[in-house]
Amino acid sequence: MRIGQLAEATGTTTKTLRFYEESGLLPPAERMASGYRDYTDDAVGRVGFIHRGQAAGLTLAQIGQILRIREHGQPPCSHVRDLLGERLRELDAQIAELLALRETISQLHAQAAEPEPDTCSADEVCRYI
Amino acid sequence: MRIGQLAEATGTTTKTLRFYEESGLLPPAERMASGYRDYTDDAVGRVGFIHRGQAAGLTLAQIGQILRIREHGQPPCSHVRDLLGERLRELDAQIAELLALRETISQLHAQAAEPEPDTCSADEVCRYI
DNA sequence: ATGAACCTTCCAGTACAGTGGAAGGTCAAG
DNA sequence: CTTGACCTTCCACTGTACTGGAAGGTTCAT
Repeated sequence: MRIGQLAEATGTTTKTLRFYEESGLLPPAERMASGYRDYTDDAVGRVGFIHRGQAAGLTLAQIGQILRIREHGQPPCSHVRDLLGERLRELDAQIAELLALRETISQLHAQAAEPEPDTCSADEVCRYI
Repeated sequence: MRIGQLAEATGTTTKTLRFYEESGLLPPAERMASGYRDYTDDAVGRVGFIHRGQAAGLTLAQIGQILRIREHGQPPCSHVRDLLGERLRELDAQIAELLALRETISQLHAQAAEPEPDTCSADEVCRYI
């Protein structure tokens, strides 16, 4: 399977696949006589795993960690568990932060909804911020 | 006031202040005979405004827009109102996305909390993702 | 034999908000 | 007079996940 076919099968681009190889997420592909990359079918699963990892909010670096553990023959389960737990805590913090920010901005926005003030003092940039 | 003093007064670094100047967020400072930047007191307020804008989740580019409108003598109020409204919509979308992601990851994590499976099929990377 | 579609490598750039460091100039204290 | 703290410019780099393009090689159909 050539790189364009793998790209189509996984819904990505050839650029991205080469980038994944360079980043160590995909093992260097075998080459045909022509020099073209020659992928086996399980590359599809591997790319699918990368996409599912991304959908779970993991970074490519974290996905690469899991993949490398797997390559060393160990089941990465407990590592995955840890990563997911960590990601969950990050998400909670991030959501809390955004909710607080939403509150702040919502108030600023409500104030700014008042009619244009005829006095906007020159020594401040904008009274709403 | 030299750049180091302004940096201290505003809780930032000289590097960042020069970067703001280069980005058009701060007007080019007057220079002393030595070539050192010489800031007036209102620079403190201006940097404060930049920081408040950032705290409101605006990008430096957006803050720069407001600042430039202000410089043209117009009150930026209605523009600020629009920006805040836009930011509010973005935030709502972002929060909704993160909550959905949290749901997904929470489920994956719960599955991964089960004891290490003794069969982890070799043709998949990790059953949890 | 020629054109299209595919592949190769390499270099560079995107957005964002800075940060790091080198090489050199200025100023006040000791 | 020298030391140290401060300032100047300029260039390059950080992290993230790609994306764009140039210059050239391969394969297949016409």
